[in-house]
Amino acid sequence: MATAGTILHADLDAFYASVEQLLDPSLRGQPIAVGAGVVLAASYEARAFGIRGGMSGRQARELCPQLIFVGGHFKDYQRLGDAAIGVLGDFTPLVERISIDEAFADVAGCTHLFGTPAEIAAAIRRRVRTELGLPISVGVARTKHLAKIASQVAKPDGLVVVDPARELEFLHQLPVELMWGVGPVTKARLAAIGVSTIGQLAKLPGWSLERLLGPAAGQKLSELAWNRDPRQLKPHRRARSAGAQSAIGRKPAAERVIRPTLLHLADRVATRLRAKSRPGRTITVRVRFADLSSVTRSTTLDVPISATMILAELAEELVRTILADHPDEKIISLLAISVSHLEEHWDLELELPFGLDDQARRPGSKLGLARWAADCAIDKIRDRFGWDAIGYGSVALGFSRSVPDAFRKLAEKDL
DNA sequence: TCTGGGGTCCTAGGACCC
DNA sequence: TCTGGGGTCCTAGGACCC
Repeated sequence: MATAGTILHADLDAFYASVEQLLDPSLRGQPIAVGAGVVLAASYEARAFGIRGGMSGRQARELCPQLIFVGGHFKDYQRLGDAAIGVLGDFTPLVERISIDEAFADVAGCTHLFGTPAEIAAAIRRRVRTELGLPISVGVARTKHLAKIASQVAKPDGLVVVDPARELEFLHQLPVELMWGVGPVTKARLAAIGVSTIGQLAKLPGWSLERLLGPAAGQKLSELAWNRDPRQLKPHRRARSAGAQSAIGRKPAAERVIRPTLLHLADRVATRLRAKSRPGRTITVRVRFADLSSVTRSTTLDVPISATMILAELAEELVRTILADHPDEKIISLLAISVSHLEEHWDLELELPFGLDDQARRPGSKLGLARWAADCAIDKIRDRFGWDAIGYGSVALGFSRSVPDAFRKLAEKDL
């Protein structure tokens, strides 16, 4: 008998929608969508009508007129997501959390305590159901990729254990889009050469896959199709970038729109960087125009930064270069800031000299010292009284934000 | 009927160095 | 002076994931 797989992939089903149905029993069995202008999550009853995440509210209503939109209980999402992943942690410390509602676990070291991987998976599902009231699907296999696919196959509210002796049999019958890394574009490219299942993909010669998808993607997909997945669990992965964006509808590409929006975005990003002492060297901005096409500009500094005003000013310069390069674009629909090349550990006071250099470079700007002191003061006030107690006019933005800040926080990775 | 927000990784070209 | 090759970093864009 082959060695049993010990990798679990656990994934809460239709997570936000399930939480809403848990909190309000009258919503159970109903097609519901979390969100308003856009569908952030849809219950399985809603999915039966073809409703998917990311869909506009109007489009969703057309597909399902009786669809119920519900507001977000963000605190409960965070609490219940943490609690569910915490159940995995009761079995093994080897847990890699992927998002608020999804994680891998390796139970190789705890089977003598809790039974076979399949028994552990069943116990996890039972506990999440009885203690939290939520459905969770689990896949069990020898590799991360196969465990992840197994949990997708198990949905909704199921358990799939892949027998190591029948891995390829299981894998090769499935459609290519279940593979990690195959999205709409790759699926279409494969379909164009008559490939729709993982088995068909596996039989392609390596060179043809690499020619179709590029060397890295081609090789990776080939490995995954033969279930040669070398990835290990990484319990504590550090983030490589941090960013924020805001869809602003259709607004003129004018300073009165751009400046306050960038200041708000810079405030969100820089505060997170300072909280974890992880300033970054590369600043990237993105501008999306009226037709939804977008352009990015980035700059890499010699010294990492995390000061709100410095980030905001650098971002504004980059946005100005974009607009100068696209003089015909008068309307913008989204602005984004991202900071990468993050330092591992950094004494934030070392940032001070950069502020002063910056001052010398641009005479009109405020003194670096004053900015640093202002950031410190704001961070402290927020620590005591909460985010909205003070800030760079985030509440004074002249237009409503499409998504509440509380929801954004759910998607943020730990820095 | 134009689609929210936070991320990761890859590619291709160019600059620069040895 | 011309030519070649390898390595690293940066930039812009794109595909994909949750």
